[in-house]
Amino acid sequence: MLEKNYNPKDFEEKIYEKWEQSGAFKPDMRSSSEAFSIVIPPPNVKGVLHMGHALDDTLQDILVRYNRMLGKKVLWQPGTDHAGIATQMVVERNLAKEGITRHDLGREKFVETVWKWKEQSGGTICKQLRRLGASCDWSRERFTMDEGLSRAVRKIFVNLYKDGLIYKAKKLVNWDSKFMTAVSDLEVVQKETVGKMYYYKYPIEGEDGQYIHIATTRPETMFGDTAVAVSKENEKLKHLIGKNCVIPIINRSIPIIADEHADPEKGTGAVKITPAHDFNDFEVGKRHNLPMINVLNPDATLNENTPYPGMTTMEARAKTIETLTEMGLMDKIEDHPMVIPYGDRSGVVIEPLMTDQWFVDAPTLAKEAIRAVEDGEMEFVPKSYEKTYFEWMRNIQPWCISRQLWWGHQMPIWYGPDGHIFCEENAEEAQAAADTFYGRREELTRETDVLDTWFSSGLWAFSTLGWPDKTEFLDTFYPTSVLVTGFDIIFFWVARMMMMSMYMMKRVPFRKCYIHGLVRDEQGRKMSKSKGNTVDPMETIEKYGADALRFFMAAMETQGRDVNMSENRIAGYRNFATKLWNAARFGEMNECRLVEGFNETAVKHSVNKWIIAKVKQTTRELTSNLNAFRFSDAANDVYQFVWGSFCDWYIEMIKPIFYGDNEAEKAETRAAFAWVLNRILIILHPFMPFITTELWNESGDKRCCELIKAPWPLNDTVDETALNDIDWTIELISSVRSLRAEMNIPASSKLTVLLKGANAESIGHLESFGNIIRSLARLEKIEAYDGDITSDMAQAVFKEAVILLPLKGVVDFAAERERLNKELESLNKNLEGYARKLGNPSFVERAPAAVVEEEKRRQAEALDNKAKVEEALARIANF
RNA sequence: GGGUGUGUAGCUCAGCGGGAGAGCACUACGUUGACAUCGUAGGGGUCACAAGUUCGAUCCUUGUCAUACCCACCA
Repeated sequence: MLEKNYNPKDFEEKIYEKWEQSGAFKPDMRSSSEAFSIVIPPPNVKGVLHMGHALDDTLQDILVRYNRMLGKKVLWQPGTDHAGIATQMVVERNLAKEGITRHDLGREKFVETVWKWKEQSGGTICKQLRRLGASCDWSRERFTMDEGLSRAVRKIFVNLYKDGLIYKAKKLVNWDSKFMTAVSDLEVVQKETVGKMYYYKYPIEGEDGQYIHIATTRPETMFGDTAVAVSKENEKLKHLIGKNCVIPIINRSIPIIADEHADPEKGTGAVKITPAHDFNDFEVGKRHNLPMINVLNPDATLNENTPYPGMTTMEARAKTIETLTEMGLMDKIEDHPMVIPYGDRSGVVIEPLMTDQWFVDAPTLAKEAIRAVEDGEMEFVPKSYEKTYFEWMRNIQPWCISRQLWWGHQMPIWYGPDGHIFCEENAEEAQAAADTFYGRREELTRETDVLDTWFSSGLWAFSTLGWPDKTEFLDTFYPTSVLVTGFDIIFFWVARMMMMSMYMMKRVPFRKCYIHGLVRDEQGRKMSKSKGNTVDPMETIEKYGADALRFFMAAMETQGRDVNMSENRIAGYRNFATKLWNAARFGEMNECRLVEGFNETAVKHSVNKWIIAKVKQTTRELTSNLNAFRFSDAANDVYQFVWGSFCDWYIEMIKPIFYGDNEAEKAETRAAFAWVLNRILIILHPFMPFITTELWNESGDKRCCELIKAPWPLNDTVDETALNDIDWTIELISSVRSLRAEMNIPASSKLTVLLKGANAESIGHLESFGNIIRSLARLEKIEAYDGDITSDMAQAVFKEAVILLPLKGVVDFAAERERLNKELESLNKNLEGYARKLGNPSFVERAPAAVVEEEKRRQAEALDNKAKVEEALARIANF
């Protein structure tokens, strides 16, 4: 027996445990059916589930469960990411509470601490995914730093290196002075700020009283200047080209050079060149072979090359300005809106810094990654994201992959005493290579840098399946079927996976890439901890159940649009689950049980025929929507059917059968009800796996895991006639109800209704469905009528006929008149439209015949109705 | 500066070259034995604006305005 109330907390967790224990999420490797696979975008191992995951993983779970029911061999590969900087940051912060830095511990101890900490608290998010209902094969859970994946990282690194696609270079890189590491371009966020523009002047060498005026936002970098550039086109300043000027304070002489980088329109037209601290200046420096002088320490304080070693940039800036002012060299200081780069994790200003770093030759790898999308080997859904992808891939820069961190994959690079590089998969092989190279045993030292987190994530699609080993899973499930992820990591992850996979596997990592938006708050603002507008999915699940949250995500997911959180709406979907729960209870109370051998195509009663046709129609639409990743349409298909058709109409319509005494009809209806409910459980299961399973178990002592692989109904044929019959009845009932309400007739009073002018078909319907109509429209009697329309009858036009409602006693003629006039008004408005259209010769000539016919039919119908309404008005004119 | 979205009911949003939709909110009424986490009925929109294409535009094109995001750069 089902509980009186739907209470998801009673069963959701229990059901999940059973699923997992039974191995229901594991693919059946013996089966010969088609494979379907998804790799989960690995959440940070330290992370907790947020609404973004809830959306992403719900969509994946829907696809996974749906495909499992289609009979495919399905793998949803789970796992977590070591998230280099983010994790190291958290652990360092914890250590800081005890007053310890990572340097106190040393590298080895620190990494050990992170591992320990990962073991302790790393499982949270996976538990939460289970709570959401994610049907991952947890027996295959992977971690980007586990042994197998680390081996994959080393192997592909060595391959890339030996192919010349990974190289070391001294370049200007984005330097994060908090973590003291290089970061990639993508990890830098630009923020608008109002800063200052400082105008001052450098004396021209050998020409007393002559100056060159420059403007800069960063005066403290002047100690690293190695030139001042002026445009050749600059009429006012070009005479200075070739002369030297002197950097004040340090009195170093630098050349004034000609370079197009100096825009005569900007600043003073002369620009100081600091190649070691500015990306543009770096390029200028290369063009002119200028020296590069680094003026910063790794922690972004000034170094020995400046007069202010140890000062922060801000302190040094103030000091520099003060000194320049004292020297009489300052021109002016202006407010200046500017964009400043910050580290997206650290939040500190990113300094361009000259350092030795390792790079992946992304421009080369991008070629195949671009081609694969151009050739349709991988498709974006929605397709428009292709553009974003191409745009970025075609302008891609070398990818800086080295990080001066401790938590991550240490690069498989060893240096000989002379600095020679040996890149091998492990120390032994490196040593062997060195032995051969030097002809004697030399001590090697390993590169201390680790790899960018996204390097190992880039391998995720094949490393998790066992690569570099040749495994059955790799054979079966690679390339994966679809990747589901947010647009925010197209560059970080999707692009890198494409490059790495095309390079190593020569095949795409996934055939499709479904991109969804962000989950925002109710007002459409981005959720963030600092704004305090985050909603914890676990709390939502606690309150409304996982099924309600999942259904919400599916129903709100329309392609190319963000999802706005709405607690109201989630409550609404909880109500939907309640509705279904109660419908199932109704079935239970009326002894509706699945009947073995029940042939749904052989039912006799129109209402049963109708609901069966309806559920088949719904299934067909739902299937096509799921195949096209139209999640909201798919969700609405089931929602509309369950609430709008099954509960609102079918259940109400079969009540007279259940409370009547036709046993044959009763038996058929019980079986049909059970069959349809069963069908609902199947098609709703991908969206609401918990309640469907709970009801499935109740409705026939099924085993818990059977529903997971219940065959998805395909190839249904829909009985259109059955649809039409009951649709007629529904319309009639609605019209009567409407008429009653408009005439202010109390619901409790049972009336007689007459149908005048009904054709044979309608009269047939009246006979067949009289019971249902009386029951649902609260009537004593409804019958065809041939007599006159008298003044005490309220009337409403219904198709070819008129519904007559004889009102005994006081008739509210004012209300009646008002209602009829309203109807007349609307008819006249429509008629005007039809007349205008049909009166237009080019419409009749050029519009498709079917459209014209339809227009004529509507016109005729409206005219007919108008006549009826006018008659009615005339009849009551004198009352 | 380059690019991509979005402007439809009070709110959040579907839809789409031929009769304006859903959920929530709102109003009225609550009759039956699944459900008040409910039922029935109802009100409410120049589909941002302008021009164009078309027999016909909420839908296609162009422009304008508003708004959101992405990329690049700003001495």
